[in-house]
Amino acid sequence: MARRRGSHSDITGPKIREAALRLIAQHGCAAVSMRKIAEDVGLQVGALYNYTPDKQSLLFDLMETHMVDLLAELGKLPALDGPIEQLDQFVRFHITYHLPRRDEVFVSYMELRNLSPENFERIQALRSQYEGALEAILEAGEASDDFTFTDRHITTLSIIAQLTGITNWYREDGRLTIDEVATIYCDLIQRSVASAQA
Amino acid sequence: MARRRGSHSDITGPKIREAALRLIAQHGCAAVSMRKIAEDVGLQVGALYNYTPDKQSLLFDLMETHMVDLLAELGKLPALDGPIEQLDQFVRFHITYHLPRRDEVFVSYMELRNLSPENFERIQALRSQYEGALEAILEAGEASDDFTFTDRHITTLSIIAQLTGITNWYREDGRLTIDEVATIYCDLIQRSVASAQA
DNA sequence: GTCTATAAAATGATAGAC
DNA sequence: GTCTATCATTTTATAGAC
Repeated sequence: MARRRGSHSDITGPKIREAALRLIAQHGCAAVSMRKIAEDVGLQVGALYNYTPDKQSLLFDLMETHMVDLLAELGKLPALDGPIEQLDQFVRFHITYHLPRRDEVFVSYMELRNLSPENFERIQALRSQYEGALEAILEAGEASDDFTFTDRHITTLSIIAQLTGITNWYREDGRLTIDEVATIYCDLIQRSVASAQA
Repeated sequence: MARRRGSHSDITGPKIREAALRLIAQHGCAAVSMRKIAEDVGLQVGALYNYTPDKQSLLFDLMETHMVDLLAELGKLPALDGPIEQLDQFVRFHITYHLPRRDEVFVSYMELRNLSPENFERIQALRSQYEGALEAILEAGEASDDFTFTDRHITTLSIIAQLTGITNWYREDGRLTIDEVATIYCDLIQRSVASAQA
């Protein structure tokens, strides 16, 4: 087997993170050894420790990157006027961003319990930021009488769970495109919060 | 340390399953060793193998028991006439059954990937049965013009995800009782499927 | 039914050669 | 930056005494 020597840190780093993400999403963090990750990349175990101080940091890096990227993309959305349009935009954004990133979603939701307390808090803070964006839309809609609900915060969490659950069943080769799924959920969610029509 | 000797299989069995359920829910299956489970119960490792042939069977047993119990309880619900009442009943049942069983829910949703293919199929079959119960209600509501939606099956999965997500944030000592949560979700979900009023 | 002891393999992480 | 080699633990599971 040919061995590559020399400096590869700019390409090896991402390859390690990709492999770790895929393997951890598939089997769970504790079930994936550093050896398996190294083998998947084509390295020996020891080499991994040039890229991460330990396994915990690698896991945290994956989750933090996902949340930071998510928030960055959310921030790039054009500002819309009405809460109804904003809600549609958020729902479509959530679905189109998450569905092609199933591994990231799996890891970010299932491996929270394997984070150290400090790392857990940092991820939770990012997650709260994201939830806050949706909650602000619901609040605006409440103020404008477009939306009505019993409890704004719970409605926020309910919608996020509803949307994130899609990653558990959606298949790229299934009968629906991502856009079609988004349309279905826009309808479901708009109806669940819409004020009664006069 | 005092040692108990003799036959305890009728009490030790459940204790092992309880400990395994709690520890696996907390840390994930691969992160919990048979030693930790034994220690939690107050046994030595070897003794566990009187109750389960291996770790995989123990995990499967926990998940299968949860699903079978869930379906049994669902089957005990009184038959109601209208789809609207049936939907309320299902939503309330799901919430009141699942919220006091967070560990079972966690394990049943997060450890699917650690099951062998055959065991996975058996759990999926039970889960489909449960989803089918909700889908039948939605179908009845469609037929009676009480409900309207773009896609019945996706609406089913969406509602289940929405409901199951509650276990991720609900706290017994929080500001809402289980009944209050159920009422909020009945409202959200009924509105999301209700046909437009004449 | 539980214990002790052990086998055989795998694990996270480090040291030092190249 | 990667390799080889190694350490100290821990792992699942089994065997046999009591």
